[in-house]
Amino acid sequence: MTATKTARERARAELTREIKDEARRQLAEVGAHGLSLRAVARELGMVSSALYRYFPSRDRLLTELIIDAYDAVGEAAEKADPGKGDPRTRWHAVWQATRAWAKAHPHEYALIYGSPIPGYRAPQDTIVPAARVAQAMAKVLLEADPHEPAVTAPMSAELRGQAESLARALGAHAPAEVVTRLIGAWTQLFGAISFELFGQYVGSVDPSDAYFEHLTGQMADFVGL
Amino acid sequence: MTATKTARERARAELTREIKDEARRQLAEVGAHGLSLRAVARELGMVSSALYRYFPSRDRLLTELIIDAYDAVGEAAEKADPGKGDPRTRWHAVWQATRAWAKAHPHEYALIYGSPIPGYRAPQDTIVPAARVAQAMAKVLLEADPHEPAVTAPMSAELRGQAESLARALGAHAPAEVVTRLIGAWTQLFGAISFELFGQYVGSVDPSDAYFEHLTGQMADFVGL
DNA sequence: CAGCGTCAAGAGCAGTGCTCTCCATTTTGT
DNA sequence: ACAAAATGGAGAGCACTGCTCTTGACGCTG
Repeated sequence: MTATKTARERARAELTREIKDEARRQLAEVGAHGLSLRAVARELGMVSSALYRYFPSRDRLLTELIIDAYDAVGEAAEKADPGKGDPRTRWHAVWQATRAWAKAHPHEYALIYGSPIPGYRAPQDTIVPAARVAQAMAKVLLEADPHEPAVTAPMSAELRGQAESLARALGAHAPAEVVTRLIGAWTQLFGAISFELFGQYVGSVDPSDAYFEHLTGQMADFVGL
Repeated sequence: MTATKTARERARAELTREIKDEARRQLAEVGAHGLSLRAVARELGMVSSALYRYFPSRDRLLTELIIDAYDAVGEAAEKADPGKGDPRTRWHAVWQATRAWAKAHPHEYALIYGSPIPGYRAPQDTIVPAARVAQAMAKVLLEADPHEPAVTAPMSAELRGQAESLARALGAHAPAEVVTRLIGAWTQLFGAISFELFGQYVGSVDPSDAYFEHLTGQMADFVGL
């Protein structure tokens, strides 16, 4: 009830945090595939079974780490946006920050944008934090009232409906053409980061800094910035 | 020596194929994470240790499956291209075929375009078959002599060099601007498929057929088709 | 202070990848 | 044609995993 919890609750909260921290540390070393509950417990000086008082399963621990990772990359993107000034500069900042976070936390990135690890679950808890980067991009774009793209292909009624309901969800009424292009840019951002981190650019654009830079500008054009 | 191998060699080749087939079958059911050598051996009526006469490790088996998957999706893309006719129609066919293969073999797709599973290896054997889809796209584009994009951002010397050497590798001399846009389209294709298969589009563009259709056309514009 | 809920610990189960030894069979060289 | 060499299957076994269940101790609360 009150702000000061019982000793037990505080201990529990702290241990939960320590477990996640240690798991994150091991994740960075051995990847999601090699994350072992027993090893985490061992490192914390406890027995593996005790860990199940805090996380009912290994998958659940991973899910928590997934949510945290979405929030971390989302926060990185949001903080990078100065919030005012030249829209293209802001766009650039968001893209660079997202890529920088991914390169600094490759295993956490793989956890959220790689293949879904457990039994194909995309837990409901993840869809809100997962949208933060996209929302940061949308904020930059919509505050700059983009010009309509020169060439606009016809759009099916179904897609137009999806785009409009998505615009409503973002709390801004933007033309469907702009929304779909934003989705394209969002896809492109993570597609390029994934390709870079997962080794698909090896042999073509490697290192990828110059290309990513170029791509950032191209996609700013694409969305009408 | 001769075309007819010894009985042992034929048996070995056949068993190797059977092992891969069974592994692929299990892959489709339980995913890469759950693929078990013992289960494969069990299903084939042999003992797990015998399997190691054919594949030195689980990772090596997975690598073979990865190469096969690259070839399969590459072949799907190549076969979809009629080889002549309207370039945008050809472009469309390649994109649709690639997506269709991915949706039909989600676990195999995750194997090659998801997070690298083992210890971060991108085995050298994979980079040639990995390029087949990109090459199919390049073929369509370069045979249609695309018009230079209207707006061309300046390009760093490093990127221009990468693009030109890549054009050489493709056996065609295309302007660097076209090559970088092709890389963008290639990235976008697999970025969108990954987002769809890995659940990132849930809540925004889901189902994704209409959007993918739209995107295909947008990216055809993007590369100058 | 008694009783209830919480939690660490340990043993144990079923499963994994992988190695090693042993043996039968097949291939090969003389 | 026969012995030597290679191959490949079977089985036992190691070290590890996620997870469950029971036991006993501790802290919180009525």
